[in-house]
Amino acid sequence: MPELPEVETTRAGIEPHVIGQRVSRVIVRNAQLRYPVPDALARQMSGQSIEAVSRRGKYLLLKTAPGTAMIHLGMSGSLRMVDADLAPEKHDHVDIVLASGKCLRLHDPRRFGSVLWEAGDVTQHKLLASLGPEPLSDEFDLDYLFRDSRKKTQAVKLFVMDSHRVVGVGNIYANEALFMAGIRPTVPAGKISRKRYQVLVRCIKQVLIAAIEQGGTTLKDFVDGSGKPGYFQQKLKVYGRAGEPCEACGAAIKHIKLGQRATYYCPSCQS
DNA sequence: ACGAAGCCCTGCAAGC
DNA sequence: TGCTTGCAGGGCTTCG
Repeated sequence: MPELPEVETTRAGIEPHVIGQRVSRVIVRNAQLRYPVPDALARQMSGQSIEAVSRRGKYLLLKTAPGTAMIHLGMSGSLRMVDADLAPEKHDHVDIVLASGKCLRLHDPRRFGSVLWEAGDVTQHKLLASLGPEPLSDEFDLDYLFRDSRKKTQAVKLFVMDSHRVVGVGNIYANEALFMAGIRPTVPAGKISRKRYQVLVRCIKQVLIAAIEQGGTTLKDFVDGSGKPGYFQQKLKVYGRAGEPCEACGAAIKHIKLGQRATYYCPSCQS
């Protein structure tokens, strides 16, 4: 599932192909994604030039003069640049066709993703306005996270995965960052010392930066912006490794559910 | 106001 | 072999 590094990789991958390009038309084959794809997308985006490709959390933002397309890949979505005349396959729900003859094609088997249109200030869109800071920004630091954590009984893993606190820390990287920080995912957020939060903040940033640098990780659904499969998994130390020996100490990696989500940790290294 | 649970969806894997 | 069942999961919504 695309996490922040995959979305960033996609953004960087498509950017050179779409910047300054005129949208000749938008084809919506299946509007039934997480939210219905609004008619305004095709109506208002057609004929416009794409001025910028940015990202807020896991939302990709394609800016044009009359508004901004907001694309979320959900957990099985991918965006590829393909020739506009390439026959669409199953689950290819939306094409943003460019005057260059290429098109930006959204593929999303599970349809947890979304394509929305915001005519006004996109940062004020309901889905973006209340998001927490970017994890790689200076705003996301020790003081911010520590202050927010006091008296919280919520498990620290769920605490850092809440996008209203900080965006972009998805399940895989939450597991990995907590392993790196030596913190057990189940510990109440309010019980963790300032010193340990210092380590955690650093680990979250480090894990995300490393993943972005290697071109994003991926599961089998992910295809990067230029159409090449991403690589993945070899670097994960706990996620998906239930029962396998911990790289650091050899203890068997544990697998539990936390907030309905698969959670992995080393019972010896993480406390 | 907060925390926990529910829900959306398809593909794949495991179990019978 | 062919069914059924369970699981994966981001993140908004609803419930308690």
